[in-house]
Amino acid sequence: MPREINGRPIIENSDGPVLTPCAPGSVLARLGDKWTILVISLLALSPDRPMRFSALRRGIPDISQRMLTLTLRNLERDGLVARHYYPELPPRVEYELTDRGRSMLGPLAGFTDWIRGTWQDIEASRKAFDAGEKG
Amino acid sequence: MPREINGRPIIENSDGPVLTPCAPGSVLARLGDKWTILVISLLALSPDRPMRFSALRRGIPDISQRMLTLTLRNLERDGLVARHYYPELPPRVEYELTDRGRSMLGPLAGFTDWIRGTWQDIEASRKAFDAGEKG
DNA sequence: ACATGCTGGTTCCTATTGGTAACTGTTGCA
DNA sequence: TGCAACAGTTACCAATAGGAACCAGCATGT
Repeated sequence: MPREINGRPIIENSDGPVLTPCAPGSVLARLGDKWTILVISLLALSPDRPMRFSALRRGIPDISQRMLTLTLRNLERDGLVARHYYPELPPRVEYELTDRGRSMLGPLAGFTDWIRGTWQDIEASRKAFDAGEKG
Repeated sequence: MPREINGRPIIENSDGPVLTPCAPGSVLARLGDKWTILVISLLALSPDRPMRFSALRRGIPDISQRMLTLTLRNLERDGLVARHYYPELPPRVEYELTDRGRSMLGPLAGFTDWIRGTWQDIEASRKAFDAGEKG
């Protein structure tokens, strides 16, 4: 029996441990939005050279300009992506993973591998569940 | 250079690979909501015996009845949690992780460990970023 | 001078999510 | 007769996510 979970000490009551909202949920929520994983994946594929805004857009054809901007801002805010502005003519902006961002790739891959291996089963469960709801 | 990412084949264009929304985002979005990780963590702490609805509520004091119900339904829908209904008096409902749910704990822990180790730095980055925005 | 395109960003709108509060019914207890 | 515990459901409200459309600076082509 661990003495803490999600970085918080476990408080026991008559039923067992007591948990409150915690850090992992906050990070998973950020990564779980529609585009963040794709932006990270794309930047991870270009480890040696930074990528321009327009190259990221072309790499994720369905993303809008606004959502790419917001996704990059949020990643920059968390220190996972670095933004480099070059005031040339025309101005150039490049993005790349920070050391922190790169340090995340291994653990994240371990989990996304599980998702990929289980995804077909999860989709089947969802369909079966939704079908049973109607009947 | 991998030939696929997030379970999708990579399509190259002049800039590099092209990605579209994918399964990992869908699962991360589910796990990334406010309560799901807590419910899974709590169920993982009780591996041998199922937990009742009211025990889960006591284990997560801040969650409302409605949000616990919704969270459990979504986990049941994905086949990660099993719901057992006993039509006794009063009715009893018990929840436990399925085999699929338990198979997720290892990979998920690898990632949440990274989050726990990095969380302080991420919070510091967020504060610094938000402070810089205003000035 | 003028159109066009690339750059990053903004405004406005809607759909989804998370939240509180109140209601359903049942049984056991006083 | 009234109340609490059980496991929800329903109604309604606020915040967020995501999308289309638009904006402004600067370049090139003619």
